[in-house]
Amino acid sequence: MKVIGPTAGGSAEDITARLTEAVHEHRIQPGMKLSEDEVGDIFGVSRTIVRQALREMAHEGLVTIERNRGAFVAKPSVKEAREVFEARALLEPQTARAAAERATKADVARLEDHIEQEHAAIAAGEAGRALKLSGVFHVEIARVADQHTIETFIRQLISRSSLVIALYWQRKNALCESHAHHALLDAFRDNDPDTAEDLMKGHLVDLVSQLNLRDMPDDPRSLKEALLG
Amino acid sequence: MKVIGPTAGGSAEDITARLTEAVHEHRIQPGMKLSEDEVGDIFGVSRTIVRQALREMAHEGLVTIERNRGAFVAKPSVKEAREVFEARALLEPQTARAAAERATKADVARLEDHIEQEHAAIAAGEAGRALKLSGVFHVEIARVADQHTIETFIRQLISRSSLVIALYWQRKNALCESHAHHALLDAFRDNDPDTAEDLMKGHLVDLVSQLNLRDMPDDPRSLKEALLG
DNA sequence: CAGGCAAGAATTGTATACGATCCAAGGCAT
DNA sequence: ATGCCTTGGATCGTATACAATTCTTGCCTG
Repeated sequence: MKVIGPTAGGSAEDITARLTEAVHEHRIQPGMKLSEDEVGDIFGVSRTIVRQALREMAHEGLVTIERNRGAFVAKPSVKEAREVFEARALLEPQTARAAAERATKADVARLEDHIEQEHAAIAAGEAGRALKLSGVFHVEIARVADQHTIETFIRQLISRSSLVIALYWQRKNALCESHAHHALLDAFRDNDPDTAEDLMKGHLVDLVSQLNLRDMPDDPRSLKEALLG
Repeated sequence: MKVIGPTAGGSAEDITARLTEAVHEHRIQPGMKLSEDEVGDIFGVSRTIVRQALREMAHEGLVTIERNRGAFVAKPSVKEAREVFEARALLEPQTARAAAERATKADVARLEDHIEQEHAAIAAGEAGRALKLSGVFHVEIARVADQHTIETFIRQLISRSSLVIALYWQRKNALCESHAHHALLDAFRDNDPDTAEDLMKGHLVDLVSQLNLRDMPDDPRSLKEALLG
């Protein structure tokens, strides 16, 4: 095995994590091809490992594998996008409620720190990193709620939300700084389940309202536009 | 590749499907080892394929992979069991509601046929098959609701419920014949969302109430009991 | 010059070989 | 006799080799 890659070594889970993080941070975009050889060379691992990672990501809906054609970063359709947020609407408010019931001071401190990092990223202009942290915040809530199964689902939905945002977000300029996370944090600190549930419900509605889910961005159109526009 | 296996050939997805079905029908039990060579020989495929299938099942929570030790059918803890049904409680009632809103005659007919098969299996004494069909019924509801993302989650939860039932079901003798599915079907036929939602909620409560989630069946304990009891 | 076709390159799918790890049985010392 | 160590077998983890498929590109024909 070559060790000359920029960052050598790693198990399939490592590769999955690093690719997933890249998707979360919008460093690799929907539709991009993930060649096995290329990814393998970059991370200094063999195709065996890469294939495991890609299959796992396919199972999470982050990657689409076409037989004999390869793996591509998934491009959720409008329907899929809606479904993702409908699923989140079913899971997350109740989870926030449970989290508010159980949140300890340590939990609140951890979430506080998280929001801190999020702000720092925004201040530093690292939009991708901020977006990723913003997503992880939702996963952390499920952790506070001590619901591992649901946490897994939410993690998956957050990942796919990242793709949806990459495709359908309306004004990329607008800093996604709603203080919704702050408000949620307060509800957790006060152990106020009702408020937490309501806030989360509203937060999700806000998110969806900032998406443009009317028409889907086709590839040929973007190519034409890129050459003619 | 040898073609002498009892049933030769098949992709990773095929193997996953067949192993999953075996779990659903309680033909293979929690804790059982799934040796790569053995499974490969049985289905007439190479270890490469089997490993793909096992990893996929691990990702769904049906199988636990211990490094350098192999794959075992998962044995959900009491906490996991609770979490599975809590997740179902979040997802399924709303999904049943949506299904009741959208159900067409064709949908109803399909579900009717399904229940028919379920009854036939019970009548034939094929408890495992009946149990599997009973689970698939819930997945079908998500399909009627046209919620593919949620359907995936429910499919996963149903699978794990199968393991939970194998471990924690109280009276194995009692035929699991509640006419809950019949009642649900009626609600779908009448396009009655409120009733469908309530019925599903109640159905899930009933299911949980038939589980014994107080103490977990440890291996050593059951061994002691087996020798001393 | 356009369109179809064919050969070659590149990429993926699968099987197998090899190394590493774990488990069990047997031998030796205490 | 018991406990520890060693040795052998079996199983898993990874890399690589080969086969199958797809895509590209250049050529030929109309």
